[in-house]
Amino acid sequence: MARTAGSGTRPTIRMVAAEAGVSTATVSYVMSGRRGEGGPGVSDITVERVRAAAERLGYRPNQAARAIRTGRTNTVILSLTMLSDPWSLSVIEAVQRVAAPLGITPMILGDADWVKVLQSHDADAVFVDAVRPEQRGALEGLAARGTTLVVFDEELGAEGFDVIRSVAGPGCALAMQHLLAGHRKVGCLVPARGGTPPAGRRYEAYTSALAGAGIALNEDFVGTFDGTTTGAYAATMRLLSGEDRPTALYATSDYAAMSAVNAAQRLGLTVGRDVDIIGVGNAIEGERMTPSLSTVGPVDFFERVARLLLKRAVDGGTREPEVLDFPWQLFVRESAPHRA
Amino acid sequence: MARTAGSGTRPTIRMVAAEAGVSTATVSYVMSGRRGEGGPGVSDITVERVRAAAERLGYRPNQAARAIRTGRTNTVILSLTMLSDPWSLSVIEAVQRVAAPLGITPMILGDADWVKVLQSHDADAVFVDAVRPEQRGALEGLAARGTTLVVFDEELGAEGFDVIRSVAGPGCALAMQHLLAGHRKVGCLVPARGGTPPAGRRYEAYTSALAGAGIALNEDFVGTFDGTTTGAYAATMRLLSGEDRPTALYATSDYAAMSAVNAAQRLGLTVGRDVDIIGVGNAIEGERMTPSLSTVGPVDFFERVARLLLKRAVDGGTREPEVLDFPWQLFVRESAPHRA
DNA sequence: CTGTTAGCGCGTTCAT
DNA sequence: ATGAACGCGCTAACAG
Repeated sequence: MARTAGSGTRPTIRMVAAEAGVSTATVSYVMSGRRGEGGPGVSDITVERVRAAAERLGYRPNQAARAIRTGRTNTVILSLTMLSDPWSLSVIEAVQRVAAPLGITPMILGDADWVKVLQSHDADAVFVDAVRPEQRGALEGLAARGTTLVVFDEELGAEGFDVIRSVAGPGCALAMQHLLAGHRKVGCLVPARGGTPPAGRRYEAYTSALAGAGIALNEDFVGTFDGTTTGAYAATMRLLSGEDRPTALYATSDYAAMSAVNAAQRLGLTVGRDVDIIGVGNAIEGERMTPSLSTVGPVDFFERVARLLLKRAVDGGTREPEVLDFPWQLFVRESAPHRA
Repeated sequence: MARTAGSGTRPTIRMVAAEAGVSTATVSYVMSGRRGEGGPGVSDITVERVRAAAERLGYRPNQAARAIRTGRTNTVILSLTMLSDPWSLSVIEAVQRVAAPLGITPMILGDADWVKVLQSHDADAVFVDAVRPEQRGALEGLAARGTTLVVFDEELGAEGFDVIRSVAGPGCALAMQHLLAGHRKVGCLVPARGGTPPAGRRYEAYTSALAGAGIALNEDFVGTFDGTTTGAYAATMRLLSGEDRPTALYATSDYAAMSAVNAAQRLGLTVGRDVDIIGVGNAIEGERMTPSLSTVGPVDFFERVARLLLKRAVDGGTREPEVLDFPWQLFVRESAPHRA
């Protein structure tokens, strides 16, 4: 790399010190805004001279060098394995919002092989959204060697790091109970890979709630789709176009539910009157649409995850690790109102 | 931070040196694999001892410290302003694929305020996907101070950094010419925000191509939607359900075109026979779907961008900056075949 | 109260 | 194969 002075080189603290006619220590105090509190004072006039010199040279402290000395990178890493999922985007958005005023930069790692990266690259805190079984050992190794971790997982315990837990099952049961209070013909929208029968906790909540209410499973009321919003739209069209159509729909995700609302409206049905639709996940967009989406999900999930992550980043992970449970609630809104 | 030895501390090169009974220099040579070539030789037995010691302690070189000395971070930063766009995901995917074998980690910056971040955080190369006018000055400042930049922009010149240019206009004209060779009733799918008329180069290509062919613009053939794939699906349903329907559709993006294909099939039409559909952008998925999607776009765009970025990362930006033009081509596939 | 000196903490690298 | 200097910015201890 070009280490010779001149263009193509980043200005260093020494260049600023020379330019301002002071020592590097003084520049450091000015740039980090630590004059006064504990450290030595710097006169206003010197501060101004240093600021001006830094400005002229376009100087910015080198974060890598700062990190070596202070042990803080002013960075959090978000390891997200499904970047295309709106869930990931919500995490990013919330973390950015909370991190910005703290002067902390969120960096996103879209790599399935995050273990290796985290072993070499430091951050004040790391959020991990999925742990494969073979990665568990490495995770504990990272925690033991000082990496501050916040892990999203339904099964791990707090073994040196925080665990965020958000179990869908009971919440989904709430959603079904809500629909079954006023309906007997309840359909389901569920993603399924090419021909295989639907599965997963969110779907099990559907079948077992029907069974609990003494209603036989009607396969014509189960709309499987390819996981895309367009697929959910088309599946809803099929479900609601029939003669003996369901009067309520349970969608296993809010994004499927939103597409279902669009499809129902396209068919001339008034959602919340002619047909009730409920989603799963409590995505933010559901609250803002018309009609607003009834759903189940954790409360303030992304906001609270972001705040925990940044608290850990600022603390330096000195606290005892916790298991944070996010209990799911029922949000009754316009798309599936109360039916006494 | 916990600087005292024991758990919660990362092992350092000095600990490994002590454990192996050698100097830190030797450990450094072993870990960076530089023994022999130019550097001093290290005996095989010593290499083995060092490797074992590093393994026992779980040592990984601290990339931040390494960066200070070498000026290389083994990191590239991708500044992406629209993470929800499939275009961004394609960039990420291509860069990850090219970077992995080089031992370089891509970090994603999903922040609109990337300028500040890049002023403090170093990377071997940075990809920037959008430059707002007020950011241009800062961009040149970054380049002048040694940041290796690859910028995606249609207007900027190469002023200290590489510019990737991919101008849509002429390519979209090709798409329209292709359809107009066999059709006179050509519809258009274009996103438009709440009530405002459609705009943009991709739409202008539609209107001016019609004008050039002496065909009056039929507003019933223009399907505006909200930018989502579901919206595109619904808009296509409207366009193709009418009595006097278009026989060909020009979609201003491949994602809209894919939804349009789904909708047409849902209506019982055979795409490529009953109705021709062409997209814009040359997204990879279009090639893999059935029927394969005719489209216009640059060739191997993401792959070539990734390779340029990583070449720059490895070179250290010592080459002359270039303006890379990605000319658009017509890809005639099944969804809109040739009509003699 | 103001500012400087002299280290520190990394991994790398050159002369020995 | 090594000791010591090096490249950063930070900061405890010191001098004016």
